Amino acid sequence: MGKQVTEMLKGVLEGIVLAILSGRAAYGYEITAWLREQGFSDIAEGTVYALLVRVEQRGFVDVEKVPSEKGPPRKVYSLTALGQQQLDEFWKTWSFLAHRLEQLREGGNRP
Amino acid sequence: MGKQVTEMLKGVLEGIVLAILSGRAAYGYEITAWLREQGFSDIAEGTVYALLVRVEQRGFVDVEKVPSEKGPPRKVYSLTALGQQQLDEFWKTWSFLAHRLEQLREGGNRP
DNA sequence: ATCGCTATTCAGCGATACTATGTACCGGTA
DNA sequence: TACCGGTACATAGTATCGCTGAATAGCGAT
Repeated sequence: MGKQVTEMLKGVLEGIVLAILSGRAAYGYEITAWLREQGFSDIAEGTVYALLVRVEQRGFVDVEKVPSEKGPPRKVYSLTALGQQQLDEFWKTWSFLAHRLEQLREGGNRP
Repeated sequence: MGKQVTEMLKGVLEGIVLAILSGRAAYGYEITAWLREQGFSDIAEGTVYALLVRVEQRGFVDVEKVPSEKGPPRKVYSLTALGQQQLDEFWKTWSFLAHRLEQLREGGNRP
């Protein structure tokens, strides 16, 4: 996918995952697979799991262990109220950035 | 400004600076001041200077020392052809990301 | 029993931005 | 003269985040 996306994902991937979880609960493997389908072609598995650990520690998600038919038990994550709040913050920050970038692209008010 | 923006700027700030320089040449202090006016309220000076060194080393910008009326000489940066190419790549990557995020925000096709 | 798919975990690395300074040049004022 | 504030650049150390690469483990099918 290229290093450029990798760097740009920093701070954004967390928001993406929270947004996914605001739709419905999901587990790591599932999230990774979906992201790949969406064009984030080579997001490393380890990345998503590490991210989920981080957001869990911050209280943005709850975890429930659910036995799987095929393989080890899944850790199903769901968004907490705090997580929803964080997601709202994320969208605000994203909007700010996206708006600035859009202006810049259109050549508007450069120095 | 908050840590969230800080993380989101990773990989984006370089593109922003290149975009600024595609408008016209500029020097570090000036760029920092302009960014702050634009709402990136607490971008550290050191950050911009370090970034400019990086993009110079990669050949994205040329430098010219220009004496200043008030203070030490300015290092005026201008975009090279390679830098323009990098900027184009940046916009492509940004568009991809922005599009995905927009879909996600609208609740479209979640897993 | 071995392969392949599912599913999670972890140590070490690289890139980027921030913090917190330090250096240096200039004009104005006491 | 001596000092201060604004201009301008530089850098060492820190933190965060995502990637690499590998390990662990359960299950069904060949």
